[in-house]
Amino acid sequence: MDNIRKLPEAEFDVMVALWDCQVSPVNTAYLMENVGKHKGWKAPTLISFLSRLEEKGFIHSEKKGKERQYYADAIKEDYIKCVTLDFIEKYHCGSLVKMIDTVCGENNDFSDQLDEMKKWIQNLY
Amino acid sequence: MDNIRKLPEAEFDVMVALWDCQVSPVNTAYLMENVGKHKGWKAPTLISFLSRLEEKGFIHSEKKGKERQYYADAIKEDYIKCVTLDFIEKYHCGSLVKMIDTVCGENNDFSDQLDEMKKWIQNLY
DNA sequence: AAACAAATTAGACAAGTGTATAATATAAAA
DNA sequence: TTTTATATTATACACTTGTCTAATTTGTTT
Repeated sequence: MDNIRKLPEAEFDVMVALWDCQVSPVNTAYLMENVGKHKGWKAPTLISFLSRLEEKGFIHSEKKGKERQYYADAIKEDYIKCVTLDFIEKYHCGSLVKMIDTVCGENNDFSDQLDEMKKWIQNLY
Repeated sequence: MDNIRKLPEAEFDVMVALWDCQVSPVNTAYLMENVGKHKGWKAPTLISFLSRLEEKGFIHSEKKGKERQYYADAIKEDYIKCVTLDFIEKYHCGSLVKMIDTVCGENNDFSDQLDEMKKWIQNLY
């Protein structure tokens, strides 16, 4: 349940695009529109990432006419959770508080999120 | 202040060893003892990582007799902070609460850290 | 059925990362 | 001062990741 392989940057970006569109399946054109272009990729570059994702078992695809349609198999929440657990383990000895403390120092971009956190915590009991 | 290059796994492990020993400088033998062995590296492997760290400006070294001595230049806290900020941005849209929420679900390894967090927050006001 | 156009596949390549072998320095011992 | 150990350097190599060009497939028009 946590032996998910950590994806390289570009493949992760493709997954995000697949996860965040509410449609399924989607074709290459759609993905070019939603990530490829912003990243400045040529179509074969995108397709190359998609193939690798398929090899790794994160997605599967079907040929439909001259196009190919892609389906996300991995679940976003699961993946993000795994990656986050690993991160906390690796960089903060498994301690959430250590991690939060690290980014919430003085004059920090996160001071304004403290209130929100307080509420979140109180909402738990 | 946040353009620190993210280190590959192995180089990071070496940095941790350098950071966590309270002595400076240290030699290869010491580092073999403290990381190399656990990782199953041969000495040249370790030295290879050290060279790369030096190229990247994370450390510097001096030849002393037939040995070489290594000094950490990068600061652990700075590095960890940068990496953590990047992480929260990339995987949690920059939201600490999203991040916490992700790992603090039901039956989770972090439920026992919630009390600690509560205290931590209250300590801030 | 031939030609065209759009999409995909095959293959390639450079840079980065993990890892090691063989060669070379150099201090210490004989 | 030769020899012996030991540490370091120089290389090298396989895999991964980011990217692409050229070739091929396939649906659509003539």
